[in-house]
Amino acid sequence: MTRQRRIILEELRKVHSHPTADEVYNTVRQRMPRISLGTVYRNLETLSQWGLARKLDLAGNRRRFDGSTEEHYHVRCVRCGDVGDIPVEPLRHLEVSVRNKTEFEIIGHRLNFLGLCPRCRREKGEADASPTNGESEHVVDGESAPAPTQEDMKFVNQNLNRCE
Amino acid sequence: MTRQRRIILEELRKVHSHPTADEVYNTVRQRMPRISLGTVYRNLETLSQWGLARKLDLAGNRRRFDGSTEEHYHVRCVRCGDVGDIPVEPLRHLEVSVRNKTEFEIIGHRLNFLGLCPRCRREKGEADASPTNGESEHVVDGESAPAPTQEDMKFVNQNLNRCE
DNA sequence: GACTAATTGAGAATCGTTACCATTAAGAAT
DNA sequence: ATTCTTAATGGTAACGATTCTCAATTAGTC
Repeated sequence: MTRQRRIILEELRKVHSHPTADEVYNTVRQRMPRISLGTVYRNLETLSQWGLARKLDLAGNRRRFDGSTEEHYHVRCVRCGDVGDIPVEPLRHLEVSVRNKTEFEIIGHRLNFLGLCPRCRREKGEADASPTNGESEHVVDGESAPAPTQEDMKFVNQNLNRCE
Repeated sequence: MTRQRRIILEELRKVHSHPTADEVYNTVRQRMPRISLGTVYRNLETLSQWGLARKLDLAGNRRRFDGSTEEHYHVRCVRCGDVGDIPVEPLRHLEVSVRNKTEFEIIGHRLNFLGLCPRCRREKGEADASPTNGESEHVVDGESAPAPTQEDMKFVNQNLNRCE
């Protein structure tokens, strides 16, 4: 456990933003100006393997890390790429229910949500001055699938991997 | 709809391997030797936005595409990176059940499984001549969480993003 | 057939991530 | 504390996937 490894872990645990290697690098650099980006990559990798951090496998070009090792899910903003936590117990039964649907041996799952972060939701709302959307929110928050419209999905597709 | 776009879509629909842009390129090139890789990327993107194909957002360095537009889930082999289908109806209720856990507006979800493809399962089995694994398969395939061991997760972490 | 906007091919550019290697630092043994 | 052995570091080059650029071509329209 080197000085740089300890500091990387400390800084990663301080934030809740699911930073990229580059973001960690910039944070750590304030305390250790001579640290190299390669070292940050290597240690984030190592710490993940040791179970002291988590490598998120979301889509997108940049890998993100999580200082919290408790299992939980994530939402990713399709517009800006920001990642938020979804503190829900892992749904292990999903894996069981799927065993007989594939030749693969199932050893885990990753459930990621797509969404709009608060900021992008606001900004999108401003842009949508279009009154074409007749059906406003009288869907009660408890049942009935939200069923992303085709419109939604086009929006999602346009923004996925384009953000950041 | 150009000739190259049509052919890319045709070839993508022929296979069930969830190819990368590069793989599509090589296939298409047999019919159109002068097509450029850039064109393939552009059209896979465009076709995805039009809903005629699907961009998979699995983790990993290489983006993959799916010619099937029916919604379903995927398994990814943590050892070799191969992707298989999990023909299960989309579990939209997951999105509802999670709405009040985050500030984000949920507009979709992606459920990906981690696993071992048949081939890698065999090969791993051969490598594991270690008798340290006392608890063999008396877990009936119906209930009780498979609960990936820490061993499993280390294996997963070691292989994720390293495959292919 | 002529026109306009979109698409192509080719290759250069970009960007995240890894690899390399000579130097330095951790931690164990003395 | 000093020596020793092995792993980790910094700096930088290399890599691979994807995107960009732009002149030339093509689709679809008038």
